[in-house]
Amino acid sequence: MADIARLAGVSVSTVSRALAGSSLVNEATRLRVAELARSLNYTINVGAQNLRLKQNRTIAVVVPYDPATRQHLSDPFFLSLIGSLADALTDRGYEMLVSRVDVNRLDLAAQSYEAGRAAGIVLVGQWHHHEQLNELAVRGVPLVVWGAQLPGQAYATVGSDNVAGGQQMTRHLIERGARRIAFMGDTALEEIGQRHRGYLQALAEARLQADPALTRQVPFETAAIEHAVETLLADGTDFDALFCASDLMAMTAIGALQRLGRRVPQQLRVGGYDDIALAAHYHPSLTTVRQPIEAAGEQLVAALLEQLDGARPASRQLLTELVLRDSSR
Amino acid sequence: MADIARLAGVSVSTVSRALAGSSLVNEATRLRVAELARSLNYTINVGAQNLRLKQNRTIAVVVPYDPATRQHLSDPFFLSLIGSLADALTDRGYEMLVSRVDVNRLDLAAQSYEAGRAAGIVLVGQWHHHEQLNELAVRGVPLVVWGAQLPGQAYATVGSDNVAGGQQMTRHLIERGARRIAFMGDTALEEIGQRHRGYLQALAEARLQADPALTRQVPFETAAIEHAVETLLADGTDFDALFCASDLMAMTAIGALQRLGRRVPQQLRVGGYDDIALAAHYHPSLTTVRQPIEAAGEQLVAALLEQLDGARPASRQLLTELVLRDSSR
DNA sequence: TTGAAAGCGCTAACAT
DNA sequence: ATGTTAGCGCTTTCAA
Repeated sequence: MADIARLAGVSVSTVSRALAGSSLVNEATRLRVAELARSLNYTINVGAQNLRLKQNRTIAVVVPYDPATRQHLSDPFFLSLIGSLADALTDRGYEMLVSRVDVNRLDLAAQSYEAGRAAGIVLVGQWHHHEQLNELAVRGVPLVVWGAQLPGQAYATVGSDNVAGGQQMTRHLIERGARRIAFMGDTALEEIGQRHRGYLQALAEARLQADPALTRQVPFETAAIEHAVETLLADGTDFDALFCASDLMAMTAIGALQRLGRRVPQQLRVGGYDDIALAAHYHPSLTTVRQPIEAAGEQLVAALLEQLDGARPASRQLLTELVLRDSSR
Repeated sequence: MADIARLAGVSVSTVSRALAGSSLVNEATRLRVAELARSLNYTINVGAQNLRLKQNRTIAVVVPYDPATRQHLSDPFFLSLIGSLADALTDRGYEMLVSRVDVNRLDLAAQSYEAGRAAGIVLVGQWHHHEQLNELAVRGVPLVVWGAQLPGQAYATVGSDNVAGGQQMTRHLIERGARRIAFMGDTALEEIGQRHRGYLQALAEARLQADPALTRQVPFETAAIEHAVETLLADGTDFDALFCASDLMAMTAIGALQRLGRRVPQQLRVGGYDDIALAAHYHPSLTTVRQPIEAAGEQLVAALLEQLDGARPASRQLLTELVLRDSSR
């Protein structure tokens, strides 16, 4: 900026004003400065600008990861969510800082905020850490979490309506003639718990008995899913449909079922959750509950920016949509 | 920092030194300052620190996107690559700034570098923009690109050995008895072009005639892939195997083939490229060429950091591995 | 071992 | 319409 000032024969303040498009500066000088800036390939030093303005147009997107399972960023749904956040933030002129943080040290998620690196935090995935997140929010960290809405929650969440989603899928399977629907997923995770609640509600509506043996606690791990399928078949549990807590889980389960000689959907209807890109191209194509991922990114960003504008954290739920495909035909 | 100084009864310089672990500071003061910092939940303002030190521990990861097709960040391979970069950068104490940029304005990719936001750039995907990238490199922008190595290239690339990969898959299909192997992909993209070259080499090795009608120029778009499959079947082209330039393409193609009544692999063997997570769980599970994605992130980061240390840009190729699964059985 | 002071690149009163 | 000056939070000479 000093260089430009010298070359343009004005002071740095004028350059600053010219570049900022201030009306206080003569049109001719403005053009001269702009031209010079362009030819010198000048771009403003955002760090210095932020320092001075105490402003910040960077949002930290934090991905919790479990060091025990070494389960890194890999679920296509979360990966796509990051893509969608990148789009939403870019559109609004924000930059996106991505980091991963140990789920057991979620308080570290706030670091980039407290260090002045980021204006706010988007946490991709709630896990079991409701309490820790509440603490962050109480500390005043601008925070939005992708996940389920919980009672007594001081932070904002954006998530799909998991109860409704669980209900939609279960109703659909019942409509298709299923009477004994197995549910697979880790219900200790709030989002999954809510989907399970929807499942139970739909069963009750249809006056179907909910058999606890049909609910299988299964984490998001290939081996565990395959093992759960084997057990389900081996222990002689009677079931005619399977509702999996995510598409990835459903695809893995279908793979295992087919390897064990079961045909989907002829012998067994299967439903997933998420509607990841591949769900449509899987074979059989996967009936699933769509979580609107583009909207997810936008709403997460919108909810956060509202907080930055001083609004109280407000959660939002996105509508889910049942997507009918072959796996439940 | 001023607060800590006041509370500790020392100057800010001493606090700065204490926090930086300078040996110039009394052990007792150091501990007192550290304790105070912890209790105040203090974290250093990285922006100010960077400004002062003219250092920078942020790397910009830039994702080119095509505004025409509105094809955003969606291929699982690239998404996973971002995950892997996040891991590699975090491990080395760097932060990751993610942005997308119009493929037609790749020069903008350098902005975060020139604005002092980032110490260097990782570009995820080379597209057709060899020339533009060279310009950036010549301008002195520390830059690493995921893609193919090209003659006369001033920037560093990290990529898998696409020729070898194409060869591995083609040899394998030939070994399995295929004689007329169709190739599907956009060979104008350098990486795909090299895979195609490997394909041709393997055919030549086996003294098989390469029929141009078997090479189909198909972009990475669902509709185009499905259309290509339909055409391939409809125009009576004789082929007994299909090699797709990516797993996503292979899965989409298999879906289309099955919908049109062809059985994979019984009537037609299919191979993919990438080995995305889902390839193992697809049905039939997908024979593919693995691009080692964890290594990819690490090597991209390593190649970039070398440049930051003053080394000349050096490209690297990663070994591919043929992964045998059911789709080619 | 510590403190005072200058300056990283920028913006915004305040003065002209 | 422009320039002067102070200061954002930090590090580092230089002096004590």
